[in-house]
Amino acid sequence: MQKQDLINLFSSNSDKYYRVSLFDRNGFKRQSCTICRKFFWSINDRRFCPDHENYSFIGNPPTSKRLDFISAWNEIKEYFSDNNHTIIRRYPVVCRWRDDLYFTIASIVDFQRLMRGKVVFELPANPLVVPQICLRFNDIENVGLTGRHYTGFCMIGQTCDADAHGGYWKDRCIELDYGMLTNKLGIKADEITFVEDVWMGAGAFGCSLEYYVRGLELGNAVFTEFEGSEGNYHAMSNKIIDMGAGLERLSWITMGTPTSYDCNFGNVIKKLIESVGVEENSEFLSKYFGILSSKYTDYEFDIKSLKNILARELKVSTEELSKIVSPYEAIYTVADHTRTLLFAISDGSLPSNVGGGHNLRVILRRALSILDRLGWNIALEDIVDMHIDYLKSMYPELQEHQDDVRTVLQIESSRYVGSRERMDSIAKSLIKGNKTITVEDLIRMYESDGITPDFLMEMGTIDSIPSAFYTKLAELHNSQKTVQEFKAFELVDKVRPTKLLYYEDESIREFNARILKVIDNHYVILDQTAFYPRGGGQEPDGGEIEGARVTDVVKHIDVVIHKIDFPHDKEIFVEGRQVRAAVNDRRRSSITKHHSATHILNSSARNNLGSWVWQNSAFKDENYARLDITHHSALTREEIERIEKTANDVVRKNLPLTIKIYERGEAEQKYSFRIYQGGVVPSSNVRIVNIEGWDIEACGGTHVGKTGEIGLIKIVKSERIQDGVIRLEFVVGDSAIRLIQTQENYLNKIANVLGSSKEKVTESLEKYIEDSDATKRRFRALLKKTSNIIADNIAHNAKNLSTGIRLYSTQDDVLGEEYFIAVGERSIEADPLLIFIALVMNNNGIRVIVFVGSQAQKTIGAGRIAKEISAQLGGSGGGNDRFGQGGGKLVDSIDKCLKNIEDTIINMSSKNDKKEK
RNA sequence: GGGCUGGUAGUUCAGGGGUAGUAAUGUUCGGUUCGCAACCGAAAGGUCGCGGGUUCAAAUCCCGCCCAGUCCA
Repeated sequence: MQKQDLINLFSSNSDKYYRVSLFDRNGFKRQSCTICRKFFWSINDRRFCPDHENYSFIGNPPTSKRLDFISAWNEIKEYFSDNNHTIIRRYPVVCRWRDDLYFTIASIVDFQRLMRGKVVFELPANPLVVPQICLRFNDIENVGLTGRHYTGFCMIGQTCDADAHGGYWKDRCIELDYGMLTNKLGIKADEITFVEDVWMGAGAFGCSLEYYVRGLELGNAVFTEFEGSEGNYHAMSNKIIDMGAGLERLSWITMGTPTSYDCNFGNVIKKLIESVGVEENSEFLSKYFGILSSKYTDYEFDIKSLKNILARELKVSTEELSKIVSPYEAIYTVADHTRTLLFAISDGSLPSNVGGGHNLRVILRRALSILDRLGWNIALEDIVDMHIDYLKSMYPELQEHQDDVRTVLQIESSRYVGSRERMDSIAKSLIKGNKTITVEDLIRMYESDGITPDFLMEMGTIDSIPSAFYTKLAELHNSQKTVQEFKAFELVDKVRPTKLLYYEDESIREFNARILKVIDNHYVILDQTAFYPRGGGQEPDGGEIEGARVTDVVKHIDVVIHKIDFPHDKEIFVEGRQVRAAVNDRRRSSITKHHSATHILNSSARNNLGSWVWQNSAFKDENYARLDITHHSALTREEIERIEKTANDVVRKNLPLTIKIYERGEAEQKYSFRIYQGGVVPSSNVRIVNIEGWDIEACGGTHVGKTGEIGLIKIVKSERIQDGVIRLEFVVGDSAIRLIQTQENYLNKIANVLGSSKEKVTESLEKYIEDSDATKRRFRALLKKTSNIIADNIAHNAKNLSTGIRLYSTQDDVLGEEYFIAVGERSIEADPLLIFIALVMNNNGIRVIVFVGSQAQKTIGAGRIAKEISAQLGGSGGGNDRFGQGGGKLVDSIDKCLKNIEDTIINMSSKNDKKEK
């Protein structure tokens, strides 16, 4: 279904869909834009819809009040509160309750829950208003430049379930919004225009009225009332009003500042201007941004070419324009990016190179590089402090996480410096290498080092970006396929839901049940089961059904399927029969301990590391479990020990665990979104597992009654599995004891080998390595000092051959290659007529080392000798005239080879007819 | 989860089957100097990330792992 089709549908019956009572009462007339044909409602006659209107409020606001961000909110809060709306606190900007979104992108997202791909609305109050901070990263380039784009902004969400108690529909909604604009902000009625529009998404749609003042869209009231698709839709049983108004815009319209940034960051902009010493020129800026915003709404131009046009209109050169405007753009951008980072990090997200974290890293590095480029020495965390100072009355929770946000920003900033240095050095070495840079080079640099062609342009390494770069990059990424998971068990759909005994009483191990279905002789479905199926990272139970081993248990929507081992008695596994089943108690109880321990560890990690720690994923098996947590750096030994200690303190305190089912919205309000450690809960009831006084999570798994039952938690390993995620592997209870015993055995063995004791094993090992190093050093020094003498001796003892050259050959199984290479080298210096040959034994066979003196080289080359002798030993070798080496494995041939060596040399030298070379 | 790149002297890096580099910088010693910087000379400093495999021979080639960085989902 196309958006335009919907608009046509609703607009063709505008009396039904758009004509609200306020329009008639206050004399709003329906008109059509002479340019784009859009329908809109206003009191005055207008030729164009607001899309084609200039931002004439800049420098001349149409309101009786001047309201900054905070005071605008206070007015609105009061207004809706007076009109029977519940004011609720903002939801996290990190969207924990939807796994299709990283961030909260609109106020309505707060109340949307996905259930089997379908959106359902759940409102904690009705009607309500929320000052929801929303993050959007889709047009970062425009932020700071256009005067109104943000990566993070506050959407005032006025939300209402029309068909529930306290609900209202279009008439009342528009009346309220109109009242807010006129009474609270002091905007005159004839300044307001309502534009007919539609909204669709997630299988639902409805008409909407956008309201504008002087060309600026202030809000959009969406009336979601249909479900389905074009030609096949029906009215929803609970219609939803979703009015979203940008708080930054409401403030802006009352202030009329050159940009909306000027009036929405408190004194942050002013402080930044002062601290970097930028010249103020608000008259020029007002003009510039006034024209810019009116032109930019067309989206015909990119911002760069638009600037050229603006320079002409303002009668300055492009350079002059840029000189005045760009420091402001920089300040605006940095102010926006730091505020977004503040909210995102406060709410537990971390900059990284994966997923949503990537967006945060991008804006963080963007802010840093802007400050860098302009030579402004301000730390991001200090700007964040300014934001908190301004925002704390409206969002007091920001102060709680102030230190954590500072920590994260400091770490990330220093990471940026490191990354930047590396990029610089790579770019410089490219310039130095003076090599032509191919598209492949560019791709490789981008993919493996994150060096963008833009950066290389900036550095002057390349002149232009070849268009092939983008096409090749696209090809590269398109060729990656997403593998579709195969889903079996279509037949299961018709089976009625399994009664889950493990939720009724976790202690049930033996039970009777009736077989509802047997599939492929392998899969058994019962009317009820105590077998816990794989889910939420918890591995399935084992056990037996009528003697047949249960190897796997899975849950398909609400049916539990047991996989049983072949062979089994086919007579027994027939549909309708009663069977006796038993869950393996040892396995279940061990998995259960691992699961409860996971909750304890998760909180322990958060308490010891910082509020950014969340469970990323988890896995609990019989003999082992792992917990992946979000954290910015690899863990030190000390941190691991602290986490382990705190966790075991909790075990020893023997805290009770209670499990209670809550209605989802109630649980969220009562315990906050921290409960979603294990991810999204796909049902309207959540099972809250509460380790009293320690940890509260939504969880469907099995748990111990008291933490003491876990016995012991031992972290086995921690590793960084990806940027921003640390994996903790651990064992509990008996498994932990077994692990410690095994390790103790290893330690004993090592101590034994070293002839030392467990207590002194590291000391002994260190000493051993030190000794071995010293021996090596001594050997080398000795060799250096004595090789001359040895060489003289060798030269003296060499045998004169009839050909006029002299031969020294030897065999060794003690001194090693290094000795003979050093000595051989010196020997041929001492005697240029010498041929030096050593056959050195090592574990694998014989190594052949040959040196030939400068005079002797005229007759024969070392490489050839090495090759020949090696051949006699069953191997091969080579080298140059002076030095050759090789070897073979025929140890038994050494004596023969050595005996023949003189003949071999004489033979070779007589055959030397300069055939080679 | 799937790629890609890298790991060699305290540091930055070169090399890329055949004796580890007169590399840069730092360290130590000596010379020069009133002293410092600078300069000159010399020396020390290495399990070539770890473990297998191929080979007569692996830092080098192949496989697995670890660490770091980076791109994509």
